[in-house]
Amino acid sequence: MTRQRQTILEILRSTSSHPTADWIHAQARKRISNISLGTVYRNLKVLKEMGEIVELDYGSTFSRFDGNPISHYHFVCEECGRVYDIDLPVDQGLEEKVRQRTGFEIRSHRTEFYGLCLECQGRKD
Amino acid sequence: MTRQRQTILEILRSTSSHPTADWIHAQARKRISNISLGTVYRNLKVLKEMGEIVELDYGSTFSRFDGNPISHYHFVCEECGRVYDIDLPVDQGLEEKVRQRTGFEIRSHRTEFYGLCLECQGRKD
DNA sequence: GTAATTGCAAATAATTTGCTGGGTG
DNA sequence: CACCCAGCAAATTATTTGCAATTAC
Repeated sequence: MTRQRQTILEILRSTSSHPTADWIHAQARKRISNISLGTVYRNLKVLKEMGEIVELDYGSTFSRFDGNPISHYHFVCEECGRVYDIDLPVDQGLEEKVRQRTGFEIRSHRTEFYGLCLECQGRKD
Repeated sequence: MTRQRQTILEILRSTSSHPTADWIHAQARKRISNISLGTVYRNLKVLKEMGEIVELDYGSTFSRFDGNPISHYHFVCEECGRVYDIDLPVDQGLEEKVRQRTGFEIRSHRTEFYGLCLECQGRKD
């Protein structure tokens, strides 16, 4: 656990904004001025494999990262691209239903909602 | 509606394998030998905007495309990368719950399951 | 006839990787 | 001291785009 890895994890733990690798890199530079983007990507991959963070790889051309590894729903605004957490209990029974129906071994599932967030509704595009 | 667009749509309608742009391009070449990959991408984008097809942009570094635009669940095998359709009714009530909870305008939602498909379980990796 | 669309090749954008030197336990 | 990991820059991969010629209606 290097200083770089620790810093990246702290940044992700302290925000609920589901940031991009670039944004994380910019924040990390405030603390370690010469940290490289490659290092950010490498550590995001390691932290993901450790189960400490989750990669959100949908809804745009780039990934966002979530410092909360506990399963929860997400909402993606189709206007501004922001990702919000949805505070509703996740239906865990679904996985068992899919297992019974398919015989597949289900390790996880996730649900994303798409639409317009409050701010973007206000802008009436 | 050009011959190229028609061909791409037919290819997608006639398979349930959720192919990649590359695979679609290879198939299309069998019918239109000089069709370009750029044309495939351009038409996939148009067909998606028309609501004829759906882009599955998660679970790997590249997109897959689904010729069935009716909302249904997907399963992504973490071993072989294949995407399967899941024959279970989609919970449409969820969108209303999220709308009530957040005030967001919900246009759609989707759910993906991750794990091991039957073939990959058999291989006991 | 006119606007949309094609093929081709070059450009882009995000992410990954090779290398070499430095830090960690 | 053995190995993992950092920084840097170049490479890779999927996708997008500019342009001149062609096709659709």
